[in-house]
Amino acid sequence: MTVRLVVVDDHPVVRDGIKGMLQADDRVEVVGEAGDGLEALALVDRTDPDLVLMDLRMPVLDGVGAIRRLRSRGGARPRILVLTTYDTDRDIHAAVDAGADGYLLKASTRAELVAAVLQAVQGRTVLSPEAAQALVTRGRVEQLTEREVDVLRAIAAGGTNRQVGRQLLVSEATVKTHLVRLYGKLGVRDRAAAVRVAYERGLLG
Amino acid sequence: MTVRLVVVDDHPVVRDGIKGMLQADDRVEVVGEAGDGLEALALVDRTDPDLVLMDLRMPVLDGVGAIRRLRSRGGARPRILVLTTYDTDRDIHAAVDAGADGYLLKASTRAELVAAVLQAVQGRTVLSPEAAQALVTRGRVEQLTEREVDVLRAIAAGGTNRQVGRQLLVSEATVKTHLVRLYGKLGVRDRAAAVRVAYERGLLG
DNA sequence: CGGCGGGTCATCCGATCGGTGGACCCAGGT
DNA sequence: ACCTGGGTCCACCGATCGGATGACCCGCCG
Repeated sequence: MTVRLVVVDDHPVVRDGIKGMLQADDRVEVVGEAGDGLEALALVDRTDPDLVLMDLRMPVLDGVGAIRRLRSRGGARPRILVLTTYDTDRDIHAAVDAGADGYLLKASTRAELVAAVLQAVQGRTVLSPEAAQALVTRGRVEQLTEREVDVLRAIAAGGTNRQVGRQLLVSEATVKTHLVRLYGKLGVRDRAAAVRVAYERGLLG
Repeated sequence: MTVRLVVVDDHPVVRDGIKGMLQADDRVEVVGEAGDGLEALALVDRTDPDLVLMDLRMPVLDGVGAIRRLRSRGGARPRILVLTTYDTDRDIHAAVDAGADGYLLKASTRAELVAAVLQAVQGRTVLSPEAAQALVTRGRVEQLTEREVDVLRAIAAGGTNRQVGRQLLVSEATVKTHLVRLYGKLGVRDRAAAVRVAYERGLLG
């Protein structure tokens, strides 16, 4: 059940960095790399990967163009995650319009990268603008606060908001506040996904 | 962050079996074993483990007695999980009364065993009567069907029932049916807890 | 001192969930 | 031939969730 993916970026250094981060996790396997959009298309044909990590600015055929070409095909389509340097990059929107399943900042940590890949493969759009924003504004912004982890843990144990509130000695309203905040940080929209992301990132178990 | 534990059972074969299952996981380390309650007490003194896996029927000093003696001490107390053959064993209740943190069936799978150990160390009481019941009623009753796993995975990815239905090409009603069933099997009442249990047992990630 | 982040609480509302009770079909085992 | 288990589907309902918004308090930092 390893995720087979290809890395597309015109900078070998970046490709190596990404590969290094991913290869350390045995749930992910890098099965190829390409230096521009056209190479990417051929590579996808050849390797039939589960997912493509694609840079936007590339010679010959840029990311958006490559994504469009990949999407316009029939047959099995790999998931596509865009690699960007800044989330202010407005090409991102064009990429998402073209059919990307989400985007990643090159400054992502290994754990974030792996989590994003795993999520994308399961059909989730990863790294919402807010989450990416949080990653950029970094410091430890994407880190959950102690209280948020408390809430998350209690939710994972199957408590309703009300029960969690009683357990943590706060009101249900407070629990909900913590939840919406941690949803934003984790890039999810519901408790089940939050629990999953928490496990993927090692925040719990 | 490995869990240091000792195995207490009067049958060397059982001890070996347990050890074998646990040693395969690098989050767990078996730091000692004992053949009866008194040996166990000395062993705990010597090794200061995080957790004790304790059989009940043993010569010299039985499990309940040993648990009682362990609990009546000051200082750092290891977690204690009782090992039983049947969950109908009524000594279980005495053991829990004496201070055990949960109990395990010797028929547990490796994944269940590891999950239980990890949970217990985190302060959770593991294997509720219902869960154990499910394990005993076995056959493969506690096993999720392929379809249920599909649903669970999609739910973990953050999908609503409707979205999951679309993804799996079935109706929302079907998704709900699978959910209620897998809730029953996992001993939970909502999707968030289901995702957690799935991770704890290694069904997902 | 003023701002900011973390924690707390509240209200409103539509969307979704979980529970219940059936129902049908098909494959495999008895 | 019968039955069981897995998969699929339906309807109805109260409970709960998630989203949006606004507010107060406290401690830390510049």
